[in-house]
Parts: sequence; structure tokens; C-alpha cells
Amino acid sequence: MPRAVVKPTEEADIRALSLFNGMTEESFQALFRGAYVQNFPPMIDLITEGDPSDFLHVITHGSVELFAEWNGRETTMATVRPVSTFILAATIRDAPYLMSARTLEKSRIVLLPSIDVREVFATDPVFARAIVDELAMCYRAVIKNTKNLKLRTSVERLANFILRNVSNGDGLATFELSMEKRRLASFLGMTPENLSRAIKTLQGYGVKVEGAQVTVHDVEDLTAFAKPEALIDDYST
Amino acid sequence: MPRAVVKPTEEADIRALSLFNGMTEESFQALFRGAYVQNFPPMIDLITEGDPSDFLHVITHGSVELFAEWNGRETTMATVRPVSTFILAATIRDAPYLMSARTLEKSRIVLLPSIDVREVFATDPVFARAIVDELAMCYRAVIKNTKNLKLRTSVERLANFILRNVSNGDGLATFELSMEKRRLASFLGMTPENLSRAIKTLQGYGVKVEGAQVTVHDVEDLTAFAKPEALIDDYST
DNA sequence: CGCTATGTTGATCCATATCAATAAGTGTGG
DNA sequence: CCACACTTATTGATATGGATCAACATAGCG
Repeated sequence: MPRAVVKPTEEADIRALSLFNGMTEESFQALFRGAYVQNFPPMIDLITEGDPSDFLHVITHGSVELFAEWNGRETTMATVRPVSTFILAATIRDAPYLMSARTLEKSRIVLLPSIDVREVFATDPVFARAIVDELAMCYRAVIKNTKNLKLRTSVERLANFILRNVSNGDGLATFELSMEKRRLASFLGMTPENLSRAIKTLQGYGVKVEGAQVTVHDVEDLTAFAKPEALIDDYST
Repeated sequence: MPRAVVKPTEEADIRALSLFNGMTEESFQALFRGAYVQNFPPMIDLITEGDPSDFLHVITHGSVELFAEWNGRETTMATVRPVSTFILAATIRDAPYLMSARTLEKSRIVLLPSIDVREVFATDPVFARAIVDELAMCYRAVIKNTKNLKLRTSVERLANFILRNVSNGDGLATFELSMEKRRLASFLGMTPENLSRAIKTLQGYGVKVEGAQVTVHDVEDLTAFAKPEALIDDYST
């Protein structure tokens, strides 16, 4: 694999991540000494579940899908976007990956040797604290996701997904789907056919989907149906 | 609430937990200075989701159910047994609990003020490392659980649950259910009625359930059906 | 003991998956 | 730039896993 230099602007982006922004320059350099960067085309497998976790991955451009397989079935676990890290827990525990990862678009990935991450963790208390914060947040995100899956029907999950995305906007109740519908379906725990029908069901609550463009005409109405709540739908805590 | 002294044997049990066993005596004492212990009857609510996380909980006797609610529905997220901690992530992030907890039997709980946990975390690198390990393990456990839920049918989940429990035994393919069936059903993501039928279905694979006693007559056969795999069913990594 | 909660079984309903056909994009090479 | 191939999305028909409702059995527990 061709090893590329990390661009200065890129390094700055990564350093701005909460995981890295408080650490000493010395620690940061120690982390990046063994790092390398690569550009990947779409639909390239980056990691396969079960493999040893040699690198902490940081995505700086593009998008990556985390997915899992069992007995011939496959499900989307998450989609990762810049700038963020993924598979931190496996790196920390020096344990095999539980999920596979593939690029969805042309993507740029920084690879930090896991051994360096563990090394710096041991010497830089600020970094240690940041890793704990990050892990605790990831843990809580997965718990929220489990509640979402177990307590809601597929239409309710879709309704809340839509609300979460439009509310992030600038007041205009519209947004663009950031992934293919079939991946969204898998992420939400349903089939593509079922997603199509769920969208139709939500038309009754003022939701219109044209291609990737989602518009909510009556946020009140959709909210009354979806009943979003912080302990499931707020990804910031 | 009556505040009780932590018994020496109990303190030893807690110190033996991987989370605490490497830390300095000084740190350990700092953690336990503000600690208190309480005995609770069965079916007492210990914490309610949404509440601020004032204490890290350690269960030393009994059993505790972690559950979540939304829109009038309730689901069992996990059952906690001695000696282990729970709601570590909320404590670390100083964020509201995502799950509620109630005692299932008479239980003894040690409460460590969250503020002390965060304080000692900042000063004791061994403790910091242990917390990270614990959190990473918890994170991975929830990911495994999500894979279990999304990739398997309810009968498959039950089959793997049974295998996981009998294989922990002494070679004899039998074990006792550690919780009521309705809670097991909820944990596995199904209704009690459905669990009854799932058990019947597994009779065809040599599973017999009499009360709480589960016997597997043909582990080979059940394994062939359940297809357990480390990346979902092994809780140790 | 008898009450109350839990568990089982049966009948039925509903949500979601599956199968199948078509339509609509999307990318590729001539 | 268009035609073709291929993937994705939609729609309809049907099957099925699982939920719900109801009745009854059973087991804990005061």
C-alpha cells in the first residue's frame, strides 16, 4: 500500500477532534509518527470483522459504512463521516473487530497504529481522559440505538430518524438523505421494501420524499406521532 | 436511607474486580471514603432513566435488572449480578442515566459518589486504564447484543442464549434459568408467549425446559442450528 | 390454603419479510 | 452523447414471524 504524508490541514482537522485536541504536542506527534494516510475508491473493504485491530482509523473525507454479518445475513450498524474515528474499542482492548467497514464513496483514511494509541494513552492523562469520554459516548449511543430497536416499530424509527435530521437544519424542515435508502433501511432494521412503505405511511403525517430529498410539511404532527425523547434520540450526550 | 458500613470482606470482593484491583490503596480509600452501602428488598427502583448520575453502583449480593421505557412500553436491557458495577458510562460523562434499575431479589448495593470516581480517575492512571478497559468491554458487549437482535430470529437468539449458558457449565448440558421467563423474553426481544413457543420449537433440537431447569440432550444438534460465533456470543472479549 | 402473578396454549391479527415484476436511476463504453 | 447494462427503488401479492387477546394452568407467596 502506498504510504502518504498527512497534510498539515488534515492534521489540524484531526487535532481538532475532541479525542485529540487537549493532548500535548509531544503526544500528538508520537501518535502520528507511525501514521499513514490513504485514499480509497468507493466500496472498498477497509476491515473485516474478526481481524486483529492493528490501527485506529480516522476518516477525513468521504463516508464509511460499518456493518456486520452472520449466517449469510448482513446489517448496517452505522455510517461514519468526517472527521471522526472508528473502532476505538477494539484498538483499546487489542481485540478483534466486531464490525466490518467499507468505503461508500471515495474516502481518505488516516491509520494510527493501535500500539501507539495504547502507548500514548498510558503516558498522556489528557488523552486518556478524552478516550474515556469518547468511549462512554459511543457506549451510550449504542444503548440508545438498542432502545430504539426494541421499543419502537419500524415506522416509528423512521419518523424519529427524519425528525432528528430535519431539526439539525436551519429551521427549514427539509434535508437530503446522506445514504442510499437500502442502507438506511438496514440501519433502521428493516427491508428496503418496508422502508418504501414506511415512507408512504408517513405521508399521512406530512412527510414527502422525492429521491434523496425529504421534506416535512407538518413538524408538529410528525413529532406528535414520533414522540422523540432525549434518552433515545439525542446523540450529543 | 440508613447508611451502612462496607464490610471488610465486601470491600475485598469489590477490590478484586478488574476495575479496582490494580489501583493504589490510597486511591481505593479515596473512592470508599464517601461510599455507602445499602440492602434493598426485591422490586425496588434504584435509579430511573433521566436522573442525574450521582453514584457509581456496585452490586455485591442479589440481582438487578436494567430496563428502559418509551411510550408505555418497557424492555429489559440487562441483568446485573455480583460482583459488578453498573451505569459506569453515565458516571464518567456526568450525564443522565439511559436506563432504569430495579432489584429483582434482596440485594446489597455499594454506592460510590460519581464525583469521587471522576476525581480518582484523574489522579490514578491504573484506575483510568481499568475504566477504559471496562468501558470498551461494555461497548463491545452492546454491539454484540445489537448484532444478535438484528441478525437473528427470536428462536435463534434463544438457542444461542441456551448454548452460552450450558457451555459455561461443567460438561453437563444443563443449567438453571437465572431469571423469570418473562424477563428473559423481554431481554431476548420477544413476548412471554413467544418464548414459550420458541422453547417448544427447540424441543425438536433436544432442548427440554422444566420450570427453570434447562437440559440440552443433543448439544451438537442445537449448535448446528444456533450457529454461535465468538463475535456475537463470546462475552469475554 | 387461597390469592395473585407467572406461564402455557390456542385463536387470531398485524407488522414485516419474502417473492416477483416493473420503474427509475446511474454508470460505462461505444 | 446516447444506448445498454446493472443496481436501486417502488409496488403488488403473499407468506410468516411474532404480537395480541383470551382462557386456563401452575406456581409462589402471604
